[in-house]
Amino acid sequence: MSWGVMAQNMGWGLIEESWRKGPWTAEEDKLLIEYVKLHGEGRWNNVARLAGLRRNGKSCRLRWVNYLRPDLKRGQITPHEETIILELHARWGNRWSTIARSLPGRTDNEIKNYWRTHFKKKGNATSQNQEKSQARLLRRQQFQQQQQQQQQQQIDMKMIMSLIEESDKKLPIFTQFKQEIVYPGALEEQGFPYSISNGYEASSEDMTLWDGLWDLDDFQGKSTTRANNQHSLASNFY
DNA sequence: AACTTAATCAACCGCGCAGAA
DNA sequence: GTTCTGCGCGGTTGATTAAGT
Repeated sequence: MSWGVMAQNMGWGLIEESWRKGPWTAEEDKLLIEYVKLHGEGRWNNVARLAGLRRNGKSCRLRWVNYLRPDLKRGQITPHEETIILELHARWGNRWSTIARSLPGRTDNEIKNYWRTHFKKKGNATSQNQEKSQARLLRRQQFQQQQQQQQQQQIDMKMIMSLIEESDKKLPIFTQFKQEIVYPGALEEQGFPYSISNGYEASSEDMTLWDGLWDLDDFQGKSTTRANNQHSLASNFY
């Protein structure tokens, strides 16, 4: 491979030694700033020779444009800037340098990175959120079903216990209850509140509570919250 | 506390364009 | 018209940090 070809492969400018790569040091930054102060922006291939940097022109320009320029605005993208980015991207697509011109102090690289990490993800997030909410609904239904079963069992057990207690005094009812186990409907005929054992239906208040709760976490290993609320729900019922 | 995963951002790379020789 | 050089742009990579398990 010739030196010319090699130089092309390595970036701009002729190669003197091997170009340095990777993160810039404070010393290199200082040299580059000094160079720009003296010679202005441009002629980046001269930087290595004139500033004593072992960086190619391309790398120097990038460092200056994206990091060292004094007019750069530091800090997070503001909501206003975010709106502009969204609008301009909708209009121009991935023309980051064009978008950057409308945002003083922001670089194309910065905007590009911001968009990729925020908006590109948000595009997918719509379907992801749908999947999440579906899964959440399913989990809630399953949980409520389980709750209903448990509570029904508890109610039935209470009923059985009270009936057994009653049976000592009112033997005929207990006998009839025993019949109910074999012949459903017998108790209902006696005006017994059978419907209560058909299952617990959560009140709208409970539903609100659960909605909030299920939005709070995604039911991922937060058993403490679940256990506490399970307890409070049970308390509400009794 | 250790490990894994996700998010962020600086820097690199390849390509293409414009102007000069 | 062709080649070379300087430069800018957009895509991608890799290191670091934060958050979660």
